[in-house]
Amino acid sequence: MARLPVYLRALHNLQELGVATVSSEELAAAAGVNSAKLRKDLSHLGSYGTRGVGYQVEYLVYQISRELGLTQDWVVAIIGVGNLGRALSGYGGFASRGFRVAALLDADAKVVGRRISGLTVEHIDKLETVVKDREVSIAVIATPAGAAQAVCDRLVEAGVTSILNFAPVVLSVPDTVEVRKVDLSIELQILAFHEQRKAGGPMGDRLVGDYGALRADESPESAPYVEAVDA
Amino acid sequence: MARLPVYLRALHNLQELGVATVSSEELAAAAGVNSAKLRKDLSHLGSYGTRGVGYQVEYLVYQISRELGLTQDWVVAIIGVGNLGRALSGYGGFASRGFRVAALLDADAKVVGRRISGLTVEHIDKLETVVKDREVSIAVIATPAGAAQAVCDRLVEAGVTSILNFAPVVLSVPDTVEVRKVDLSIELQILAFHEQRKAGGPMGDRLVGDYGALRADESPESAPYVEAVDA
DNA sequence: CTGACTTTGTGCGTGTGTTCACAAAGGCTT
DNA sequence: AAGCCTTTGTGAACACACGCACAAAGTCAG
Repeated sequence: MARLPVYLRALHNLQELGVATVSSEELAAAAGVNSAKLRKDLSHLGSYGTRGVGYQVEYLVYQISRELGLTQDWVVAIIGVGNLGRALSGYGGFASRGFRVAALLDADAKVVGRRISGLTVEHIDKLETVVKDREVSIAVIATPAGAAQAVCDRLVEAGVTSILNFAPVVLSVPDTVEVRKVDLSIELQILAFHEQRKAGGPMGDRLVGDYGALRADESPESAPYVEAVDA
Repeated sequence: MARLPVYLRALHNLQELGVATVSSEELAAAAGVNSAKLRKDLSHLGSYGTRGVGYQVEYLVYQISRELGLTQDWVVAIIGVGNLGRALSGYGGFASRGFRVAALLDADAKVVGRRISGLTVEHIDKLETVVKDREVSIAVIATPAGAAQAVCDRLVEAGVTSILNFAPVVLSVPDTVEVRKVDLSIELQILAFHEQRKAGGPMGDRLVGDYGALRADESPESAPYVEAVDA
């Protein structure tokens, strides 16, 4: 379940506030979900609350952490040290949750050798060696779109089975490999969609800008598609 | 529909390759979805293909762009100029799709006044002025978690109705406001979950680490929850 | 002009996720 | 010890998204 991490975060917050016990209603509110859904998720996971009281915060934190595999450390490699890669390498939310960034790789000779967030950037040629020697299990792809699939293939070949992809391409992988995708411009486009809806749908009239002529083969000058994750 | 941007990207790629016509089968493969789903999405959107031939790429690009509101420009403000905010401000994928970053705001006096990606960082105090004067419609929150809700409230108050939130908190907003959330550590946690599954479930035995003692009120030392989007 | 072939658009069965609502279960007060 | 009150866990209705499979529609060759 993709909601477990959200519950966990809410529980951690409660823990900091010194709360020992929480009802499904309260926790659901903090996590922004329906309370019945939360209870079902939690029961589905095997944890038990106490009727009439609620859930013990410590206990739940432990259970969810274990379910998510956060009781062990995961070794992460970041491929592509552009703006995004650098931001990720310095992101505090990783280390604090059991994710250890063990390598930064890049193809650009100008950044190889630089130290970033306590790590030295290594050349992409060493990908296979690094993955195997340091037992990398999760890789983060933060390369330009053009390089992503090739990098992905090498990662898979080297034995990586979980990939977090920031490049704006659909990666193809064997189905033994799990890929999650984060696409910043897609998020904005979805927002733009809703924003436009509020302003009265796609210009109200479906025929605005009558596109009939185009179907008869007069191509409009379309802005070329610029592919770039980061500089 | 959240898949439209993906289709659009695939179509742009085809356009660059000089492809004029595409079948639902091909486009679906490029977008990584089922062809029936793609056809249903497209029909639901009102666009028409030609039976026996497929879809005209130019036409579809135009239709989807219009549906998503990409035929107009959207003004974006980025709040919080840490590592992540800087990476976002330099992200090429925004400008190329009609998103214009018009302001960078931060509370830290040390970064206010610096020029980043062609923009001067302004103080968060000017939030209301900036939003109104430059007609910001979409805001990106890249602040530390602690500041996010306060910033969000001010944005909503100033009239912003679409927010992209990178801070690891559940923002509460009136339901006239659309919020999308991108949480990097949650993505990794989901990967870790699947990774662990492959390795044989949560340590196989549900009783490993027997937590019974804890229910009798002996708190284990739990790692404090560190909140930090970026440095 | 006719017929064979290709591809769209969609009706329908299926499965999954969400929510309501309530009985069972435990604590707390008197 | 008994009953009231709170809260969990879950059965059942609902909604929705998915994908198959096919008829309708259009192209193209002869």
